[in-house]
Amino acid sequence: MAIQRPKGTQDLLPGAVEQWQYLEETIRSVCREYGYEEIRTPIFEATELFQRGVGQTTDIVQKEMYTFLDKGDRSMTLRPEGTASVCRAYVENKLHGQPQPVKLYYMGPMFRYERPQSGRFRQFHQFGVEVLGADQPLVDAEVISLVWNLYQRLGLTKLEVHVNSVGCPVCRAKHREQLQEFLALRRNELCDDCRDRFETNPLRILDCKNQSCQTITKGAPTTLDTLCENCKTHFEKVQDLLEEAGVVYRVDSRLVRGIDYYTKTAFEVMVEEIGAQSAICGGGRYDGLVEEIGGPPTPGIGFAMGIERVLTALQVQHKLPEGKPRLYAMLIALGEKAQSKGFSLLSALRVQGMPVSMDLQGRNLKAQLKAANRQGAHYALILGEEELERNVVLIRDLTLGEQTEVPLAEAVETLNEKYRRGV
RNA sequence: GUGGUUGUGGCGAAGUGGUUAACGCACCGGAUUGUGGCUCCGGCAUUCGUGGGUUCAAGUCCCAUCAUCCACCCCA
Repeated sequence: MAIQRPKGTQDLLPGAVEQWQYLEETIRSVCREYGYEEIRTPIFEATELFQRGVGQTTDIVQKEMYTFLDKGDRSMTLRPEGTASVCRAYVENKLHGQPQPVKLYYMGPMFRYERPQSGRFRQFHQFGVEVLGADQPLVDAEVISLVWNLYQRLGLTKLEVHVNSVGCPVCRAKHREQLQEFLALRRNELCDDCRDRFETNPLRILDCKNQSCQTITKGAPTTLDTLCENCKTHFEKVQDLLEEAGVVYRVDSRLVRGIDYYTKTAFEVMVEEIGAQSAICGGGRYDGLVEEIGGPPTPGIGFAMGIERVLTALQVQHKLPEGKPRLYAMLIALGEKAQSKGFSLLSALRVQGMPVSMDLQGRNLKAQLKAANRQGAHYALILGEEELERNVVLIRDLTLGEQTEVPLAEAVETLNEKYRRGV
């Protein structure tokens, strides 16, 4: 049996790649406009980075990492997300010595050992942004507005931006306590999953999809109820600024993020229509993370966006540009001599920046014309024995079905002139 | 990790126990010697994910296995 690609991975064939490039280019230009610079970190890191950064108790660390021992017996892990690496790089390269804040973005593959489903892969791709070294609400708002504007630029509609504050470690502990207290009496009525969550992550019970759990949690204290003064004013300011920026959002006090490092602002963007995994972007503030992985106390905020999910959203909303690159001209050479002569004509045209091609299999005239037509070539340049003898080439306009004869020596100039005029 | 779905040529898709496995698209070739897009003609699965089993007979039934897709969980 032939070898197949690993479960949960994809081959991106021509046709799909153009769509990726379009998305990537749009992302890059928005980042440029916001003053963010790209960072590229290794695709694998010391396992400990993620254990400490993402959090020992998270599903990601407990059951989803691609971890292996290298030949020197070091435990390595294929990165499951990007934030920990960026923070590590910030510390390791002493970026705290540069003017703060440092505004970075990254794009690339991430790896998580999960059961694939729609919108979920084992190798998937994220675009993410991280701002290190500033704790002002203005930063939170800028980051969210970047996401918003990117989606506007792409033409996405029916977006839901959810914003919440999970507070600092102090308010969070307080909330957890109050929530457990609230739920304690009706603990046995919760669904199986939620009974587990009661201990591990009671916050998650708040956004359980189970109908009965939802009624039980009605009136439960939310993270917003227990915010300290500082966190509260921070969150209010963020909201004011989002209004300023024209971001359409909704406060969702039940929004919970699944990674340990989040503090204060948390947000998520969802689109229906792309299946159960509807979050196309998730992020928030993580003021304790840099210190957690051994750096100086440094506030940070960022988000990650699933490229595959954004692409399917664009697909279902028909917002992807049409676009296979078209050939300008196809050289049709008949016979070996014509092939060599034509080959040199081709390179002369390519130097001018024209997308041109030729048959590489020595097929007959008819087959070559057919191929030229299929590839959407505007012109066919016919060069056979007869033309060769007379030192000319036929320029056939495939849309009009007309052809003219020009001296070989003038072919480049003639075509270049047409190409510049866009005909 | 749990539950369900599907698995026939490059793609889409008939076929629900009985001789040589429809059809469409794509692809390749041809319709007077060197002119495409339309049309016509021809070619293109010794084989039905894989391995077993039942049967006189299996793509069609049974078991196993692999893969796929979807959902839960979790996340982007």
